[in-house]
Amino acid sequence: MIRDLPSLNALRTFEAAARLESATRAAAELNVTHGAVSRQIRVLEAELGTTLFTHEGRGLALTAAGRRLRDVASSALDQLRDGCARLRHDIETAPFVLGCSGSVLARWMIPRLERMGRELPGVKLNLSVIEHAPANGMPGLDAMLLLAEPPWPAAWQVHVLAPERIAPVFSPRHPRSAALRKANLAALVKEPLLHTTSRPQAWPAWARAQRVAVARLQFGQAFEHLYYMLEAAVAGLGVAIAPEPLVADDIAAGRLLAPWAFRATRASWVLCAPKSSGDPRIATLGHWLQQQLALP
Amino acid sequence: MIRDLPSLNALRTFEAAARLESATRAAAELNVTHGAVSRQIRVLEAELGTTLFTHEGRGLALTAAGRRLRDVASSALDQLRDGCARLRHDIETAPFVLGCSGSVLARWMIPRLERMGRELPGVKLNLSVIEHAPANGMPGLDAMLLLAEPPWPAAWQVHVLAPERIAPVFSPRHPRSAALRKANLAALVKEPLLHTTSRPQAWPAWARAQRVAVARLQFGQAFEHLYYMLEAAVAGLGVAIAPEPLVADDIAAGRLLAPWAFRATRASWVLCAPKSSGDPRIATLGHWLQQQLALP
DNA sequence: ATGGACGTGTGAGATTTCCTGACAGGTCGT
DNA sequence: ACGACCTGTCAGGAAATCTCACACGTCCAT
Repeated sequence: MIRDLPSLNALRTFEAAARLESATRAAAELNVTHGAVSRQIRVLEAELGTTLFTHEGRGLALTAAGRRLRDVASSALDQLRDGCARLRHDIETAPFVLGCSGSVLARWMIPRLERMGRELPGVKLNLSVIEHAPANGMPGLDAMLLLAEPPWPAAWQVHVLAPERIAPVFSPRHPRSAALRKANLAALVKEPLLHTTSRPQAWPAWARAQRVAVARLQFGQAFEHLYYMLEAAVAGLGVAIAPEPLVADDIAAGRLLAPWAFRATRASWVLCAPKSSGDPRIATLGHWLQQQLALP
Repeated sequence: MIRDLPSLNALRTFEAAARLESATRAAAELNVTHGAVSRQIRVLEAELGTTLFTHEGRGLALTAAGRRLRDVASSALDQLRDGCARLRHDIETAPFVLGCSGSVLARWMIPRLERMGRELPGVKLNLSVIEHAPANGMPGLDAMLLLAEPPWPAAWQVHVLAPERIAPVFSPRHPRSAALRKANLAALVKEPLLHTTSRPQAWPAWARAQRVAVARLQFGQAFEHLYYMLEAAVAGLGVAIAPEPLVADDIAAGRLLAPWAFRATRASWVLCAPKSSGDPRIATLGHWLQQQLALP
């Protein structure tokens, strides 16, 4: 099925010249010189083996063949212009739906939304809370920001943004904060530890990595989400363990203390999207998130 | 009204790649390498700010945006292909309608039609007899081959092919041919001269130019057309006066004698067409006719 | 009628675009 | 695991395209 088209650039030039009935005005519209227009029309005439314009006084006039070609070309090019404009518009204005947990949303994304709007003006972000990553597909989502361990589902394209780093945190208002601030890590075994039902392995895994006796850990209040646990920690109700970015602002403001170093876990902050997506904003967003997560 | 289109070459490349779902096959169709296809698709993606293809195994798969663009592009390009093919076909197969007098047709065009078909294979010639040039417009004609004097109508584009050259001719079968063959021009005043009703001035004008006494010319048989007059001359019925190309074959074959030199008149062989035509075959045909008329 | 404004056609040279040809890397089937 | 197959990418060169300048014809005002 080999059918050939004339030079499309020549055709576009011709369409403008035919519509404006002037090589000079067509040149202005196409941001070229009139010589280029004249030449392109010559090319098209040679390809079709006919004359498209005749001279009418000091201007141009279409021949019969020229009129026919103009009708065909203007219709097709208008269709193309319209379709491309529509597509462009949709691409530019379509919001990017990012899913993340409520805790990440409230404690990390929301404080950074204003800066993001400034630094990524092209991306209209819609945020959607996803507490549990869907098994397959991402209904209504363009991407998800997750804390997760490999392996990743094969259907995802995963951008690893930063390793997860966690540490115990507590409030200056904590009854034993003065003592804890200078205490050895081992002192934590005496504290009732705030924890979440969604990640029961957080404390034990951390303790193992820090050579703290896992068996002697005492669990205190449990929360459904990290967000509530951290609110409890800020309120001085106990020692929590949390990813650094979610508590960095509180530490900087003095609402939380973290006397022990943050340590990497096996999990990472990842931005994941369906493999078939191909949305270029994923890379843009991933790059920006990576920068933000790397800040002190 | 400035609306911009993406690169049309990139769009054509994309359309082929989307239709064939393969950069390699698109490259084969477009007679380029797959690298060129890949690059053009990249250009288009950059212009639209989106991804059009994703990788599907070792092949390509369209994204949602790609599918939309394919629908738009294939429809528009198909329309363009169809319109251009139709136009091309009409241009190539449209016969060129040439008008000329019956005399020129019978004594000059018809003997040359075979050679013309060989030397101008692209031109399908239709011949139409026009005894009197129409005042304005050329109904049903693409051009006319005429013997005519300036000035030309302003609405015509006129290609002057050759000056008209005429001379008296007679047959070897003419009763006084032996005497005429060696006679002085002045001897013609004694002959009853064959002439046409359509150009009664032919003999007087020629005689004036040759310093022969016009008043003493004797007119013999009159014919409606040059063609019949020349047939009469060939039959030995008298002395006719004729344009060189129309009798050259007869002279070469010995059917007519022309002992006196051919002289230019004020008329010319011209190919004329409407000024608005712009048909490139006019120039082709004019060139060929000019060559043929210049032959000995 | 004459000069100037306007519009188009054409040429040589410069510039941009485009293609090629080779290589790298990933996927599929055996 | 290997080869066949497909795509992405790069540097360099070929080709298309543009620009600039000038020539020429038309229209208008003086």
